[in-house]
Amino acid sequence: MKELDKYFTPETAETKWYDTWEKSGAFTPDANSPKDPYTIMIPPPNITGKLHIGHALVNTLQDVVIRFKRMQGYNALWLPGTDHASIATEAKVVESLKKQGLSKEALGREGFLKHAWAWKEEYGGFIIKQLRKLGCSCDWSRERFTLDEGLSKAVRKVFIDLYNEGLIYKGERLINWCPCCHTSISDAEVEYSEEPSSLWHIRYDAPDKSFSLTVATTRPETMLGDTGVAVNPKDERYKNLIGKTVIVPIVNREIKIIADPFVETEFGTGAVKITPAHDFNDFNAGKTHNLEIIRVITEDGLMGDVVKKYEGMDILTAREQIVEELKQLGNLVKIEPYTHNVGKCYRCHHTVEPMVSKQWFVKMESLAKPALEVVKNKELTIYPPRYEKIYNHWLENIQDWCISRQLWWGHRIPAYYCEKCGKIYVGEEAPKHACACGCTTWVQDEDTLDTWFSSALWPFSTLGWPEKTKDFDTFFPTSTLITGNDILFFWVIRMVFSSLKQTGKIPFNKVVLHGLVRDALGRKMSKSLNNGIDPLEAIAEYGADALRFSLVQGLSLEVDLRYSKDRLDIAKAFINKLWNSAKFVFMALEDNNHPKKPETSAFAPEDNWILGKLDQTIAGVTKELDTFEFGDALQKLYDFFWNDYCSWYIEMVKPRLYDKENPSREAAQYVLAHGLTVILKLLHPFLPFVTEELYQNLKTDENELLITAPWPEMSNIASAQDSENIELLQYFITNLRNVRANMNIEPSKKTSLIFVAKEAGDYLKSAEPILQKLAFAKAVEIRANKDGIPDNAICIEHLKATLYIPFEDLVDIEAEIARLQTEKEKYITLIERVKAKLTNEKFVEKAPAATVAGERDKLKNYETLLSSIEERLAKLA
RNA sequence: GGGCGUUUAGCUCAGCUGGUUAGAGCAUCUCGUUUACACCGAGAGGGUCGGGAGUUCGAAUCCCUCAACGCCCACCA
Repeated sequence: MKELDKYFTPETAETKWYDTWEKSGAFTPDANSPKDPYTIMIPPPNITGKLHIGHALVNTLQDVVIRFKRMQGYNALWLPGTDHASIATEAKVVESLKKQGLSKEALGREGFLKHAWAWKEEYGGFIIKQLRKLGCSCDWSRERFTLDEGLSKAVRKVFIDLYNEGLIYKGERLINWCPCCHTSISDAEVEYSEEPSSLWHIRYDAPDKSFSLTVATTRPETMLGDTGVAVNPKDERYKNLIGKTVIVPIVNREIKIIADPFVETEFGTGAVKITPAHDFNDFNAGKTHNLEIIRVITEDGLMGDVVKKYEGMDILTAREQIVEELKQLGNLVKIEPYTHNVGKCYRCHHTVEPMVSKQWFVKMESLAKPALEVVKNKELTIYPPRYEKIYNHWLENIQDWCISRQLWWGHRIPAYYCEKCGKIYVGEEAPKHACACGCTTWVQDEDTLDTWFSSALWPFSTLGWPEKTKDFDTFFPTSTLITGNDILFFWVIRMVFSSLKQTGKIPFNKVVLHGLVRDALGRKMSKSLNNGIDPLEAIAEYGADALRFSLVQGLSLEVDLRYSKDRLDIAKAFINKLWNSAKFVFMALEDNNHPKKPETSAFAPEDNWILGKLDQTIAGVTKELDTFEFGDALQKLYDFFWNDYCSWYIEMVKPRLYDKENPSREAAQYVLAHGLTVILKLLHPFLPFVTEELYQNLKTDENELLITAPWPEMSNIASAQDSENIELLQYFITNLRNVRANMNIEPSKKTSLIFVAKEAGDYLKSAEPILQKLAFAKAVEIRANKDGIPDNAICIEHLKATLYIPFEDLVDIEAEIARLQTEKEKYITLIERVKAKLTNEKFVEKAPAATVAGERDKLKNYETLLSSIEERLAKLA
């Protein structure tokens, strides 16, 4: 067995093992394998992205699960890939063109797309390379990109089928327009933020000035497009005005006063100006009341040509000038400060303009129902479960989905228009036939589809659907989707209804949603705050294992993760501890590389004890991982490894190891090696590199890799008697150390230990070598009673035994009295508490009998210990 | 406006269906170069479990209410 270096060096292990794993085929499952499949589809990162800490988290979690399942013997597939990210990529490409003095318009569609593909080739693989550094065991042979031919074909098929079924339609509706990205976006892509603004009160006069009416608005500039004023039909103030007309100042348009119940009488003046072209409520009201739609804002987010002098002006300037003009006209009644919610584009954060526009939509109602059903009937499970409510609420209130984008980078809509009459044809390619009007020229729709339209098909389009493929048969539906809770609406829900519609099946059995990674103060990590942690720097400095550990330790899916660099230090310390414990084990095995499992009778109590703890750990970690309690799984491993295995077991077993003649030495070697093997296996999903590196020194089969080694099974060797004895031993050792530390007794001062014990005596005597090592013992003596023990011995009480430590002249009597006094008070308090319960008749009457009996036992035990302490005190005094 | 979540030691979090002397890691302090590890070991201090009220023999745990923080949805112009 080779001797390990002083420290683990991540860099060399990382490249070595990643290459070995990949070459071994461990990442690449065979679709023909008889093993049960376990499939995870990566949430495809954008090609524009660089790996950030959030990616590091979500991909670590996926890797933990896929490695766990692979070791459990599943035919594990983690399919990787990237998303073309239409808006983000197009913006990046436009930006890079600008630097070269080029523009989208000048290049034209084809020229632009050439540049975009070139950009993708150059930068699109960044994240994928970075995932390898993290240790992600993805099947790179199945890597996909949302604009691949196969996936694009799936997109076209879905579009065409939904269109033919009437579930996709084109219509003029009010949509969210981002003037910066220069495209429509869906409702889900708008984020609202509160901003201080004003509420302007503007007076609209009757044509003959016989009356007037004041409206309140947050958007005075849209008045140029007003085609009505609405009041609540029940509003007494305005009842007699309904049906009459007023004049819009500046444009001098005569508009009708209409009654609509959506108007809140309490808000503002109770009268609302109606701009159907630029407001969702107004659009609806305009429809009901047949109002004209006048667009006043252009696609560039500037004022249109309704009023010449404002044409081309940006909105805020126009707002100021229009307010000024109203003031001069005498129509401005007042300005109130007001906070209102402004919609922003989730990509570029530019203010979104509601705008009437002709776009393609997916009809949601019939698609939403089955998606609600599968969660309700538990076919699809969401972790943590509280997200079910959010999922349901969103689907129950869903609006039609605007899917067309005025972009070039993406899946072009497979719709064609007759050049002459505009008739729509939807199909794989332009029709060969003439239009009914006789024209033979068909022009394809200029727009592309929402990126999320293609990602919605990701779980099946990546497996070759709509073709009938072996991969699809084997790996679909997928097992678990792990992603951030921020894309529940964008992506998760859309995959569910798309999959149900297209394949008739759920896309995955389980969805695991995690929170956001925040900084130590709970703030979002952002460029402007410069509080981000670059995962690649973390890997360079601490290693991929440490980064992974730091992300999973203490992780709870319920809340956002507060992340700071100390997590990396803790991770590093843990890995170092693991490394060193292995170093110790290898040394201990030097002359016996692969100790055989001994007869059960050869195991010492501490062996059985640690094997029992090991079983609990195997069961616990497996259970936690199966329910995606990643933080708890790692915590259980941490505690077992550091406390039970290192601090207790290794220390207890040292005397046996150092004594080459000891008949139970081989048993100790076996348990040590077996324990470490199991620890490495359980830790492997979290810390793949260091565990693989160490496992290579322990494995018995030369060709075996930890990545594909079987998940550990319980040994069921534990015995209750041994566990009790070890716990008793630990009790005395801990208390003894405590006493000595408080009395400042040097470690070199060894003492005799005298136990007055009945049944436990045999065991305590047999533990003499351990007590010498861990309890500063010269010798251990067992007596049947306390006769002859010096009065000034220190005494540690336990119900099963009492430990006396004759310190001779070392003992500080005062200190010992003080200690016993504290002990005495502790037991007095405990006794009072228990007595209070037991003298409460209602407690005795109503509490379960076992609880009452338990309290009675406690009382008896406390009293025994107390009287013994009192006796000692009396002697010392 | 509606909904959800969080609030336990200085910090990060465990404490599941009510009965434990309320736990862990980090940080702090004391002691220690014991042949795996000072990225270590041993030990200590530190919490009336956000406030209030309630149910119960018994509440960190259940109900109500309030507060702070965070998130989501709605959009009253």
